Amino acid sequence: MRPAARKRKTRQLEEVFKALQGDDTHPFAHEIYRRVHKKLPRISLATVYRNLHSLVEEGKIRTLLLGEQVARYDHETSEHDHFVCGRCGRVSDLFLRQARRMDLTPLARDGCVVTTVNVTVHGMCQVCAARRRTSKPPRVAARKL
Amino acid sequence: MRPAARKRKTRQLEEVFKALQGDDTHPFAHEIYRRVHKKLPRISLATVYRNLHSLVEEGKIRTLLLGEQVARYDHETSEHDHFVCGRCGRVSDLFLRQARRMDLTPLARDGCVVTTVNVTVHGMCQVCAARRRTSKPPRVAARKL
DNA sequence: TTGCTTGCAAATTTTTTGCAAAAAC
DNA sequence: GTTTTTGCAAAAAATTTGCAAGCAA
Repeated sequence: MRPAARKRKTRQLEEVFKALQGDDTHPFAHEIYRRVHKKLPRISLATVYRNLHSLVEEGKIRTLLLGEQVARYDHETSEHDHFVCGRCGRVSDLFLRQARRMDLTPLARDGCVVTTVNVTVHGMCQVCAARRRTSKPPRVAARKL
Repeated sequence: MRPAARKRKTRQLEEVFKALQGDDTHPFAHEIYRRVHKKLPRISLATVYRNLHSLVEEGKIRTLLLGEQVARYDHETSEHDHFVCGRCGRVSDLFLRQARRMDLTPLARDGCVVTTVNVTVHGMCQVCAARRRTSKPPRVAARKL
């Protein structure tokens, strides 16, 4: 279960939030910790993580789903997209023709070289949407050992 | 540096590849290990990882960039997209109007509930594209402590 | 026979958790 | 004063690496 909603505001929460304002480098948690640590030398990394989660839950910041580090594998190598069910973790292939036709000339004009375009749709799958009222979601794509 | 290209074919490589064929569940490395382990009880998880990387490098399978677990954070909460430079790791915001207009009615018709659409463009940024011939890429968004 | 690949174990990296002490309301 | 949040240290979870031994060519 996820932690209960935050009820009190603290110096730590405030500094974590401020550390992200006016920043467009999309930092990792540790970089945020490094910044906040300058103001609050006693803060711990765990607190930074907890506060980042709180802020995400409140919609004040967002998490980037860029897929570094923890991977899933796909035998289908053709260009295609994915639908991820946030409830059961199931991932299914998607073929969105439009995604392949996206106009990327602005990027090219800036001098960027584009390799691939990745479209991921997040939501709830048929099965989970139907079972919405059930207490426990079926964790299909479990990662725990 | 990434490992040199594979030069020999082994039973382990073959089984890792076969474990993914005809599968549409997009498994994690550990699930692939579990499957191969039934055929080759002495195989190690490290070998599975090494072979998955080889297969990706040869283009026989692909890695899904779904962004579970290792996160970056963004203070910009409006719907927008991202460009990731695979060379220096820099991430920049992108506003692709078309992405927001993608037709997702087929999904809705299947009973799926869509929460968000995530578009990530991978490639090489201006700076890195210009420095292409330089030996060492500038690791801007480093994650190491 | 040569040197690539494996298995094992230990190390890394990122994130989470239990718990007593500190802070918020 | 009560309950939430913190700091710390340890645990988890996913992946990588060093190295001697095994196997492919």
